[in-house]
Amino acid sequence: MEHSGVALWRRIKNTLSQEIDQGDIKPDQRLPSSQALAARFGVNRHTVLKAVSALQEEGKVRIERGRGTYAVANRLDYNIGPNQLFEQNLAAHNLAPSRTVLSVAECHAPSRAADALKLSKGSQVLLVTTLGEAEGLPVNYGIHYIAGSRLPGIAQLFRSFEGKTCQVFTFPELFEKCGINEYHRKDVVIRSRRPTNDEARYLNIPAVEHVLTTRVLSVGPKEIPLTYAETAFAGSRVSFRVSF
Amino acid sequence: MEHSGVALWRRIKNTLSQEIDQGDIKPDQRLPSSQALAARFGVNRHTVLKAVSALQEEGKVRIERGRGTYAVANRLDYNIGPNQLFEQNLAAHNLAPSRTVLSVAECHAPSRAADALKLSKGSQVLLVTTLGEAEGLPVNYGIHYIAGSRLPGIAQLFRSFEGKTCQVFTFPELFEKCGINEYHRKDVVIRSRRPTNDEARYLNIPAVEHVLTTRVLSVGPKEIPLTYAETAFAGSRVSFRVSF
DNA sequence: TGGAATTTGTCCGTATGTATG
DNA sequence: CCATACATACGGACAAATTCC
Repeated sequence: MEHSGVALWRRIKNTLSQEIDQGDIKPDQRLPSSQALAARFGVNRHTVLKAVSALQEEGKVRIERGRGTYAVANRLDYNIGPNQLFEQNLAAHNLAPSRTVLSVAECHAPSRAADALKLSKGSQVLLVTTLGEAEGLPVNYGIHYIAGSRLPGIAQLFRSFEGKTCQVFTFPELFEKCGINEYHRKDVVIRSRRPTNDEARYLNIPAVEHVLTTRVLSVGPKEIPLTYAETAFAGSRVSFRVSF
Repeated sequence: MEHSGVALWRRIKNTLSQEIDQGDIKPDQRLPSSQALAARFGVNRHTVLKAVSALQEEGKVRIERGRGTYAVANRLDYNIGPNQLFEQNLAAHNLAPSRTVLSVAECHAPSRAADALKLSKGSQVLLVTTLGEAEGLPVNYGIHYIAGSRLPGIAQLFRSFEGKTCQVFTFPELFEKCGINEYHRKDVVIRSRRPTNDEARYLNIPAVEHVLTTRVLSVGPKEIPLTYAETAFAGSRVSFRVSF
């Protein structure tokens, strides 16, 4: 190998780095396998591994054993605040938001939902599932338990959206039509876990990827609980931010 | 099998549920395989799968395809607030906290750390790695970039803790000795990703498990940035809470 | 359920160039 | 000139994780 003053694996690293920056390899796109790269650069596979490993140190790629290495996408930085809405967060990134109501139904509230909403055990609540998207890419899948008894007529409103894709609506907007002119988050709990089958399907992520979940209790006037939602976000596509 | 008025799979579910509650199967411990359970109860494997599946719905176990099912541990509910400290969160759960300084060193700040701390690119900062534990179980592994130039004498203080296990100290305490009497979180970003090798080793988690990471910028008087920390939490052992 | 194919990670060893003393 | 240490690069084999059929 020719003498050039800079180590071979460093040159390979720089080449790949440029290709990512220039968009030859797009965010979330898979890089060629180490074997393919070794063939392309005419070097041993170890040399490629070293270059790619260094790229991961810099945060430019994400290596997944058995799957491949991927150019890292810019995460959607999702602000957590009492009045931050899904749509506001997307608009801040110049992304077109859309929200689809997947289903509307009545059900008995699970105990944790009933507790959060301060309803007696097994009360009837409205169950709404939604899919949030940014530029067509699925971002979150939410199950909302809504205290219908405190929001007269809300079921009808949600049913009018059911199944229609790409509708833009916000919860406060809908609730205003039920006479609720205040609505904000009270409590947010964030966890990480493997996706359920539904979540993996709707979010279009492999089962081995993880989801970030939020459990959000939102309240209306006089701190009356109105909705309790469990929402799953594709773990590799978002980050949550809390500012003080 | 005798007729008893309650479905077979429900009885199996209850039996397993009790064994988890009673501690026969400890948190994060693997349950016997479905085959083994089927043999034990003298039923078809499908019956066991139905029972275990129902347990997962209740959140008592976590099923991992191809690996096994595990009893879920109670997560450490970690409050995110401007003045919430690691030790306070643990004390709230009656858990004995401890924090070990793994290493202390000087280094050039990575760009994201320099940006956050408002230092010029490549400035020298103090780099401290810590391991937080609750009742001996590792909970978080943190890398702290500290603006040493704004905290005279801080390096010496951290070095006095280096390597000694089970020391209890808090950052505000140390900083007070450097003349800083105010210290709070300014900005927290939460993400999910696979662990690095270091993280997997220190947190004692399998590489397929995920970590929740926080990037925290903390400031002192007049909002002067003092520390920027990247901390990894075992994803299955914690949850974050934000209250409004 | 199981096995083949793909892909990354790690271990063995070998060789070369460079800097140090 | 020699000994040593270290980073670089190559080759082969196998382990581990994932995907697909």
